[in-house]
Amino acid sequence: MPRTERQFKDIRELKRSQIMDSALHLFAQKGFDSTSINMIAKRAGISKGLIYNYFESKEDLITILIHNGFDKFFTEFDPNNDGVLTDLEFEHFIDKTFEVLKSNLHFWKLYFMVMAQPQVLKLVEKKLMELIIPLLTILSEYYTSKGIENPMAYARFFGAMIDGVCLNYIVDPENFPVEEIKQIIKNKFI
Amino acid sequence: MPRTERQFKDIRELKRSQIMDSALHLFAQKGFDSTSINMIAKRAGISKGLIYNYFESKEDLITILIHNGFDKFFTEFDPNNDGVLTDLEFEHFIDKTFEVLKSNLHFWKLYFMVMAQPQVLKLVEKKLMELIIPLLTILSEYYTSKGIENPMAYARFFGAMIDGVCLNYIVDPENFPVEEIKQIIKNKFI
Amino acid sequence: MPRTERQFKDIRELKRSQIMDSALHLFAQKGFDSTSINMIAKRAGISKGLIYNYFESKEDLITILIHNGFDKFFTEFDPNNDGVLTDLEFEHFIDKTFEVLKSNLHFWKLYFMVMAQPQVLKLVEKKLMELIIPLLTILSEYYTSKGIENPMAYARFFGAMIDGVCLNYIVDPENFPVEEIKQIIKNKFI
Amino acid sequence: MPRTERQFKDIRELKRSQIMDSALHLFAQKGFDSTSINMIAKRAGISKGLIYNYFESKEDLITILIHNGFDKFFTEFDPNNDGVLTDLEFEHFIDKTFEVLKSNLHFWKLYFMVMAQPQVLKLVEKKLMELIIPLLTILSEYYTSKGIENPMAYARFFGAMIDGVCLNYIVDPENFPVEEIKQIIKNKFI
DNA sequence: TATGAATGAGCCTTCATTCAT
DNA sequence: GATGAATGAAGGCTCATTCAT
Repeated sequence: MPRTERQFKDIRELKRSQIMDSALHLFAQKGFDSTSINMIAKRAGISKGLIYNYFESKEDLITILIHNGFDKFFTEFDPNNDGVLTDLEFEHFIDKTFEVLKSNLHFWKLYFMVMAQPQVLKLVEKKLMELIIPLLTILSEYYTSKGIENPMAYARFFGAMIDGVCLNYIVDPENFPVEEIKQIIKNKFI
Repeated sequence: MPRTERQFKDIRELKRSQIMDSALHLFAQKGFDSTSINMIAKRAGISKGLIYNYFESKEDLITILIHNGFDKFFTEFDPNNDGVLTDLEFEHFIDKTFEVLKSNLHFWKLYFMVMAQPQVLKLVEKKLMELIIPLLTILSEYYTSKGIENPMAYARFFGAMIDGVCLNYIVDPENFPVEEIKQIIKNKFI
Repeated sequence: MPRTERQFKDIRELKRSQIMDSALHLFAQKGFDSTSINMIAKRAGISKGLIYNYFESKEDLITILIHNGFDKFFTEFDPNNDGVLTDLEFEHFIDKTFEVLKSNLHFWKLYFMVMAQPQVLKLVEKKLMELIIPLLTILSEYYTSKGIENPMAYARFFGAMIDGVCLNYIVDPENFPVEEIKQIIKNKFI
Repeated sequence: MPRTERQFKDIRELKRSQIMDSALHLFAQKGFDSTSINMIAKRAGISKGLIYNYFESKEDLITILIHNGFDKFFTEFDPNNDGVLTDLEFEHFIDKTFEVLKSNLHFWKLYFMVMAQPQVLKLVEKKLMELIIPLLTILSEYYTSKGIENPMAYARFFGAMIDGVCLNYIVDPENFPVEEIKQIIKNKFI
């Protein structure tokens, strides 16, 4: 009996996600250029050629990987965007950030790889902006509501700081005192 | 008659620094793997082969570049390390950091490339640790003197935050409100 | 639909042996260093890159070529190794040696190239010893059975003499009186 | 006071022989292609460029090296070539051969490298023939005088055998029983 | 859909040789 | 005579991508 269309779709999606898992892992571990298509295929348990059945190119693959990660990340923060962050929502936002950081180490490695590699950054710059700007806007509004004079600078500063903490955590997750730092942030920024 | 020793030395120093300039620029602009030895040579106005007269390998070249940058950077912060940072010294430290950041954009791009590329990070990890640990120690002592409970976490947080600010500045120097953020940092952390 | 496993195996075996033929020919004709991978590929009618699909490196290629030749050669001399060479077996051994020499000129050129090139010798020294020692042992036993006083020296001498004859034949196969010399050897050594 | 012409000549000859020593040593140890002009210069304690003041090219250098060795070798065997080798002279010839072999290991390594490397052999083939033919002639005459039927085959065989013994000695001088073998040769061939 | 053989551009590196000084 | 900086061709090797099956 031939497979149903549904089954085909399931297989395709399974393969696709196997490839993406493999690629995410390897890119994060070894970097973009040092990871070959062959390695990704091997780790995914498929053949080299098949990857091109699911992705157009290596660049396409990393681009989709990053877009994907962004979407997952920002979806989590979909506050009922009625108006302005409350303090409670803000605290929740911070908690969530650290949660996501710890459970998606690979993706965050990729993210910083991207920020630091002009060649790769170009591929996702646009998307990154699309996502970050609303976030900065929300933060900025939060600070406005707190009566702060230069709310956008505050927002960008907050974002940068989070970046820095994530980066340091990623480079040395064993020793970076991430819990204490979360507390410090809460005390200082809420 | 051969050139005098002095002449040889001058030539070597000039060429070496031309190569390093060229390499720093290109690595920062395009990343490590995407910069070829050939491009470095062309930009330095010399032949490919000559680079190997001055550096053992491409890895050697970037390693030296980074060590160099580290040394330059940390030399600037040689406070009369008699004991503990005063508030004034701390403020000066922050000013200096931003000053150095703005005038060595290329190096700092390189620095974050390094942090984010496992393959390159390995080359300079040891040196990086050697330099960062004393810095963290000084910061930690500063926070101890302020009566803060968890000074090392504070120190690491401060370091991470600076990293994040630098990273954001580097990615988009035109629009990042670096001056305002410096003020925010001073207000919040001194 | 991918090729069957059988088809892949056939392709691989064919190509592999094409490459080895080409390499053997060229190494024997021009020497190891003077033969480029590109030349081997061209002569085999394939692309440079493909060679690395079959051999890890140029050194790997020559190593396998030599091991291969050794194995073929020594397999031919698998006398029913019950005990000691009879005179008849010894004569047969000599005949065989010359037969093999004449029909595998390329391999023997390679063999002497190896003996004379430290850099290549290192690659196959171990294997060479493994094969030669049993041969010398058999010869030594033969001479012992003949009541000769210093049988191992005799064995090594015999081996060396054969080497010399082969070497001279290889350098100038047209003019070297190999048949007459075979007779001389039989008269003198059996 | 400027150097006299004689002094200049002495310096030139000294340098030249330093270069040749260095080259002989390295070629014998590492092979022709694996020895760079730079290594030769370093070992000779001079600069790379100076070598080209004494030799036209790397090929020229090895050619001269080999011609030189040949000349030295064959000069030693200058028997008062009045007519035919006596048995005593033949024994002396054998002794001399082994003596020369043991005291000029480097040269003999070079010699076999040459025999085995077509690319290098071409450079010295002509000279080699010029020297070997008279030697073979003398040997041939010796065997003629002994009433042997096929004296030239005998002569070539003897030459080949000596080659083989030398080759084996060179590859493993520690363990090759060269003295015993000399005796075997004397017993068998005089 | 799936395979892996095949290509070829491009990379890092070496090195004989030249040449200004 | 002497130096070593400089060149550039050539080599080994990798790898994204294509394609016949």
